Amino acid sequence: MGRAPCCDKTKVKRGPWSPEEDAKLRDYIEKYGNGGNWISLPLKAGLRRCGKSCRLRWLNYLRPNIKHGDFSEEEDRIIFSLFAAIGSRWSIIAAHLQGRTDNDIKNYWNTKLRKKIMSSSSSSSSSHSSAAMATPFLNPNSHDVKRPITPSATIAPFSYNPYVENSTRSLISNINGFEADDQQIFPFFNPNYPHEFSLEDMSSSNNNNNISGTSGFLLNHSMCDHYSNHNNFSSEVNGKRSEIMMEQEEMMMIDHHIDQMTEGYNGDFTQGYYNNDINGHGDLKRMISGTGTNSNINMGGSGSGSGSGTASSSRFISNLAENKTSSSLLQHTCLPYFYS
DNA sequence: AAAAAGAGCAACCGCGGCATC
DNA sequence: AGATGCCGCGGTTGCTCTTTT
Repeated sequence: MGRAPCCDKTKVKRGPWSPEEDAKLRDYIEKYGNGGNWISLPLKAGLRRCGKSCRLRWLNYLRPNIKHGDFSEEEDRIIFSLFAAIGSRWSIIAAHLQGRTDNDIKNYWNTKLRKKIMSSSSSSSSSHSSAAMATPFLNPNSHDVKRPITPSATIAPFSYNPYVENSTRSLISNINGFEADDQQIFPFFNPNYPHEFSLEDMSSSNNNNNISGTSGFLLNHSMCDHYSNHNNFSSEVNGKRSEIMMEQEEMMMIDHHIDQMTEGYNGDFTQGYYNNDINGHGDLKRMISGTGTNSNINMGGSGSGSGSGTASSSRFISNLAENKTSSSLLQHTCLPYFYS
């Protein structure tokens, strides 16, 4: 047999909550919590409400530290980037914004942010502003979706990476009709680019978003920067330089993956190889970054504007990735996550 | 000034996943 | 193992306030 019915909907009050009801609910939960059962709570709290209604009221309005009011530019960017990466998973998006509820974000997106982006995109269709870059996710007919096509002579099949081969298109296509060629999505995995990330020491320089190095591969993790600037990743091997422009959707997928991949890791990988792990508090995310900041993901090589990272960090990352090279870490560990 | 339209947002609805019986 | 109920989530509704005509 199952449990008792939730409530008799004909006997509960519906509609807006009164201050008195709010006070009752708040007082009860602050004293006793919800007891792990919202259904039985209203009776105990002396409320003629459905348990679901109580839960909603508490979570969306009465809960401590709820933030109401205007969203900041930074919050806009976070919402937008996560929406583009994972869609309307409002609860997940809310988890990235302290004090905001899923309902709040959902309403904000539906009433303001979407319009804001749409209106901006129509006035700057060719720029890389955040608004313009939003277009592909909002307008399936957009012609801005695809990156400039890489010269075909340099493109090799992704036969070494079944995930890219089989799943990229379907994944991307799920984002509001976005269509793209596999080879246009992750060109930085193209073996014909000089990006066979070695584990050698290297010198590097870092100018804001334009990150360059030799043999290394570093993704700037600051979405804020991604939106306001071109994402220009370059690598130099044997004096030959290749620059790759990363589209926003690529960055967001990687960004999202890193968050997912590192969730719950609590320092098992602290080996003292990394600035931020020296004290034994590193997590996988920081370990991957190997830079002492969370804003950079160092997937190989070394050197960044953060001034840390060493060749050994690359080796260690590689060891963690089951002895794959650092580029393989991204290929075989990050990508499958998205394509599963 | 009043009516209509639009915007904002709290609350409700219904579904899927999971837990319980 | 199957039935039932709870929880959490995303989508939708409808009320209220604001803006436009």
